[in-house]
Amino acid sequence: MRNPTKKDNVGTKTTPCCSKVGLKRGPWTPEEDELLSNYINKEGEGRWRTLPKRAGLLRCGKSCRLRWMNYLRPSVKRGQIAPDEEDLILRLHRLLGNRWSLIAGRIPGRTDNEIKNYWNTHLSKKLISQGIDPRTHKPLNPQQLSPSPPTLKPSPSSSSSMAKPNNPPSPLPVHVVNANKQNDYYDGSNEDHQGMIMNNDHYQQQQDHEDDVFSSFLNSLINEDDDALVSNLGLSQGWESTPFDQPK
DNA sequence: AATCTATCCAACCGCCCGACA
DNA sequence: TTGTCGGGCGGTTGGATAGAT
Repeated sequence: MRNPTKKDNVGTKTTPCCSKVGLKRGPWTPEEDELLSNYINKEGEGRWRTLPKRAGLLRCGKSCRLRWMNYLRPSVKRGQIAPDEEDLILRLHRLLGNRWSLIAGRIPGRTDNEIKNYWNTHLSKKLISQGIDPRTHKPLNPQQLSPSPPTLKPSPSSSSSMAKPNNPPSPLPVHVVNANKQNDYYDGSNEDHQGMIMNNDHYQQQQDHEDDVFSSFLNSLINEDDDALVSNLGLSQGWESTPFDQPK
């Protein structure tokens, strides 16, 4: 879990949305789904906190947003995770750690919640059974040589250190590294980056540049071993735009 | 058939962050 | 500078279901 911060000690602010008084919880009914879908199709997404009232729902805004994002949104893909998708999740997780929304942003039609669940119920166990630490993607037993499991198939990018489970991840753009401070994927092994101090004047330029670099990097990661993956995942169109490029 | 156990995943929770007044 | 709001994130929970005994 996240380390406590000073702000955490101030106390939890309770917003109207979070108030549980008189609000329904638990599984959504088809009627509620229809109300929410109809409203969003008509009025669009946003202003989640006041949306339930406007849509005639006795739900909190967060619940509505979650239901829409993870289930009702037309672009959400249902059904089993394909082997190609699984392979992509593994590779992205090796790079990004538990940044589920970033990973989901790279897998069209899949939500962060779905990927997170799939990871926790399938992939982490799979890696453990292969003797790989699901958090670090390194062998659980350092003495043990990684038997190059099928899901971590060495790709042409094996030329990069990233594809070698025994090696630390390749340096990532600084802001990505910093973003990972919140979880412990980079558990102190990136002290060089964490200790980096950047001149403010240069920071924005550098960050813009790094967004491009990182985006290209992820794209190359995904495109590296077979075009089929790209086409199977339907990534050929609009694939160049990244979670960083798109307004949230 | 009944009970127990394991697994899955939708939903919730608490928190953080950026924008804005 | 400070407080509030809206949106989003990752971690966790708990009900439903499947499989085992």
